[in-house]
Amino acid sequence: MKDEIEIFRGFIRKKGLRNTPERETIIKEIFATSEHFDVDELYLRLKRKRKKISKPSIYRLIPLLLEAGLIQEAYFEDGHFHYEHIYGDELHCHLRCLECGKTIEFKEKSLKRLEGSLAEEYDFLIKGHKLEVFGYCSKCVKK
Amino acid sequence: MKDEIEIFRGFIRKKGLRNTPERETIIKEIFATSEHFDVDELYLRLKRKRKKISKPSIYRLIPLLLEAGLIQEAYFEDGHFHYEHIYGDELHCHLRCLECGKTIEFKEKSLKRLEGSLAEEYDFLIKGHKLEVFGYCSKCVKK
DNA sequence: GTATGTGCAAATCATTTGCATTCTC
DNA sequence: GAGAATGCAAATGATTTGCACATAC
Repeated sequence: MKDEIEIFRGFIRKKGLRNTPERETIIKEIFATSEHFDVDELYLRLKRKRKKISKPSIYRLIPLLLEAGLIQEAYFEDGHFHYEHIYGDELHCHLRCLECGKTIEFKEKSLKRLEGSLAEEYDFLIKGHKLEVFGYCSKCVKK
Repeated sequence: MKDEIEIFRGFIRKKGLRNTPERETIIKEIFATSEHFDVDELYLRLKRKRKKISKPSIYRLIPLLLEAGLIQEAYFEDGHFHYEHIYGDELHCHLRCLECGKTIEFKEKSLKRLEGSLAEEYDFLIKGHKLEVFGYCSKCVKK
């Protein structure tokens, strides 16, 4: 948990921006669980803990966390994004049920190789990837 | 172009819904180019051609086209989804520049195999996948 | 000290919905 | 003829913005 804060501090310094207790509070809360989160839910979690953080502050922080590589968009559902934090290099891929929303995370190491060949073929500096596989889980197929 | 309409008619019939000239007009316009599209842009394209189609009709059609497997969400940008149509089984993957938005499509056949192994491992009926790789194109790296 | 960040309330914008009317099957 | 689909206008809900105040560097 220390790590993410340190990474963020370094990121902020490099960008010439300023860190604030609000931002650190939000980041700590994001990394307090390993769950996915969305803005509203994160806001409520903070509220429950009597932290006085406004939603705009969360919305303003998210692009920074994305850019710093600390979180990524996991999927879009119910009209808004759901995010997840990234542990080092380990990007998750998601398998989701279109019916019940059940989500399974898996790793796919072959995508690293794919990134390498895309970088070369198209002359891109690759920063990451997002793979979503969707279908119906066994329970929902039975219905 | 005939094909997509035929597929849609079959889909509608199977679901016990009704087809309408409005729906066919929208579908024809979607498939009139090979470009990505978003709702607003599609609406304007139709308007330019003096087709009297309302936005809600487009919004109401999209879930059906997704379910029928005729289009898929390509990426989310500027606050809304961008869609693309699918030719048969050929799902595209996207390589996008985070700076200028330049998008390159590519195919990755290994994902079919991955779908198979996920289906088995997690007992899912797989309907598709979406892979987005992002980074910076050479032009934007130079800046 | 200055420019950045915060919280609030108001604005924005994509999407959805209620409803009367029209149309498909 | 019954149930769906359409268009319109209004509602919704996530996100953004303007602004006055607070605060990090």
